[in-house]
Amino acid sequence: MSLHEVAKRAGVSTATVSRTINRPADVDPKTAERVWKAIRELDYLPNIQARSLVSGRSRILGLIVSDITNPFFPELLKEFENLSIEHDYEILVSSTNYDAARMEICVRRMLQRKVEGVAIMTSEMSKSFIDEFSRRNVPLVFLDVGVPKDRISNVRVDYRAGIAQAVEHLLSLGHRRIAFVSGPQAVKSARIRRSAFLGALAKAGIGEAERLVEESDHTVEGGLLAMERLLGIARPPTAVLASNDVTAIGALRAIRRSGLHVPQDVSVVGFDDIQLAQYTDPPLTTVRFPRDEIARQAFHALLYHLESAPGGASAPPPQAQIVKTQLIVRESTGPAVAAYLPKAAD
Amino acid sequence: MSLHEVAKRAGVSTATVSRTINRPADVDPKTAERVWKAIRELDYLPNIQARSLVSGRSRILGLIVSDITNPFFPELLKEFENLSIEHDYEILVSSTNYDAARMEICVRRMLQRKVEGVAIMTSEMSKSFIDEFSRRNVPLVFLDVGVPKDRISNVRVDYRAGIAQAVEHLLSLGHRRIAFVSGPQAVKSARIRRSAFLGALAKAGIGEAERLVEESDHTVEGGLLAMERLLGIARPPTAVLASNDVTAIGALRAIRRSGLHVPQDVSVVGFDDIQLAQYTDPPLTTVRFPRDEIARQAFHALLYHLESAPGGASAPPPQAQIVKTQLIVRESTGPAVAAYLPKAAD
DNA sequence: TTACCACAAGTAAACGCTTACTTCAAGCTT
DNA sequence: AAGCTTGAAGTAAGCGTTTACTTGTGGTAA
Repeated sequence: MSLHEVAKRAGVSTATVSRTINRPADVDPKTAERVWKAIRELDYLPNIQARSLVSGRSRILGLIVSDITNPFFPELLKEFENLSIEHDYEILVSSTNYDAARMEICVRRMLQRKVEGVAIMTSEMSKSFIDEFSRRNVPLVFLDVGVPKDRISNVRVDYRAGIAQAVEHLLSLGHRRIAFVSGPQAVKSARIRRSAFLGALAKAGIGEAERLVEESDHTVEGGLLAMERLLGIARPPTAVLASNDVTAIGALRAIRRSGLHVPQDVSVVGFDDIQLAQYTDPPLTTVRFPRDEIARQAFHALLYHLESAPGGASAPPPQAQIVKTQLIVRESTGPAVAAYLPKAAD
Repeated sequence: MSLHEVAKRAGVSTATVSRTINRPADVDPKTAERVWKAIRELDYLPNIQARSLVSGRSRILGLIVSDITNPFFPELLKEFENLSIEHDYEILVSSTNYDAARMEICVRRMLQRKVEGVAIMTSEMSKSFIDEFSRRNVPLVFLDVGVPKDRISNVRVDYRAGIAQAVEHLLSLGHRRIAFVSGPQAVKSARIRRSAFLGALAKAGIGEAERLVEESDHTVEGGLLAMERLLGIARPPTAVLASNDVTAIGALRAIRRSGLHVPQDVSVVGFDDIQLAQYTDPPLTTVRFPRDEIARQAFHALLYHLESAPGGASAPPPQAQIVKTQLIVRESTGPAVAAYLPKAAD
């Protein structure tokens, strides 16, 4: 169970056992053979905690998300886990549930467990907590928020490209009255998406009066409510772009409830391309948010700081490429038949 | 950063600092005050690894799932995390991806990190890995598989009740030709669901010839394929019960593709009640699988072994109640209009 | 043959904590 | 006033590893 027992059984010292495991070249093959035999017989597994204590490296990474239940995150986590296994790290996941007290708990727990780096994939993280990591020299990687500094990197997502594509798609279908259901504006990525939308519309020469924005909160319920508000206004939009898929699902539902049809009466575009976007009714046209790519970049950003630390400038700088989003056209968008415009027969 | 520095700054020994933190009653309030001041000034956090090393308790629990991307698991994880925070444990999550090699990696990683207990919420776990935990006295809790033993408990889900309700629901709608799209029969819970279905049908006096079962694999694609097969047979079913929601979503899709309508032509019932079941088209009638309750019971089953270990019979035995499933009727089920029966006009 | 080297293995300190045991001083008992 | 008890703090061992340093052996060069 411990090095000592293996050592005793193999008739060597603990140092030799340790070496057989960690630096085989330094030990005589005959001896190594005996040691391995003992290891097998006792089925010994090294105690990583003890190892961490002396090496000063926990080989633990943190992953903070806002809510693991949000379908966006599990895929991120999955890829993150794959990479962790590959590089022999362990990972600690925490949901902040958008709650400050809970965030503090997350941070403290990770710090106590001596995480070597943390991927903060949520933007609701107050500065003081971030400082707490920085003060302890824990490398951090963010998703779209904050400026890269000393030990802080940033995976940037190019929302603009995807949103511009989506807007163009709608324009080309004849839509002129396009609404945006935004996420909570306290969230930076939500602000960016909103401004990307506005920018794309402006660029297309759509007047300000036509740029409808309804604020929501990235939940199904919120999307539903926002869409109901949009359907209640004087001249409702013929197309709506949602700040995320979950919101779009809510919008879909509101539209269905009001007796209208997608895409015949109003087109809907989501954002994220969560797994289930393809199983909504109708399958959702959306902007793909490459979660695995994000996980990969976040992981490697951390890895850069961890593996290249002692030697110096061994690895290339963590030149975070911008991750591109991309429009996926499914069936929730169609030509603007202008249900609300005067019809021939009327 | 370490106890020593705090001790030095407070002008006491490390033992006193340790006591101030862990057994305040044993230290003079005046001294304690000085120590706390030093702790604050250095903002010291105890190193849990070191603490674990001496106490022999890691306060880490493992959670093994088959695929975190399966919408069933994040909710489980979420509740599990809440409980872990409350009881001051850390949790290590792993997806096995239904792959034996990966499973072995999961097990080994957890063992090395010295987990004190593991919730195995997937049934694809070969005996040898389980033994590996047992041999090291790690309490285990399973979901529906295996017999409770020494340190092994089992959260039981009463599939039968939910499935019986679902079958009765369909029967009461006039359906007589009801199919079941099963999960992989290598999975015990899938076998149970299948047999519960068969049992319910038999009890209702439906002849064996009418008991259609198509095996699938709990994926959307699998559900789609299975449903296509069912639609291709001589007398297709008028209702189908799927072994899980994801499969049901696939079935829905197959039905839509074939030009038929739900529930007009065929009724569909899922199993699990994943979050998105309510947003399918039409919203899915399904059997609710109480994930948070399962998480709670699993957690407490482990806790029982961990907290009551030294003292003896302090806590009550881990009398795992059976978790009940329950039918949720939405819009994917309707009367059997018998699209395939001879019609008046023909 | 002797001095030197390489290699293999052992010794022991250190990582950051907890805790049994020891020390010390002050307050009681009789 | 001598002996006890009690409370508070210090000392040091030990948890399971790794690793710098030391020791010992045999081989090679001279």
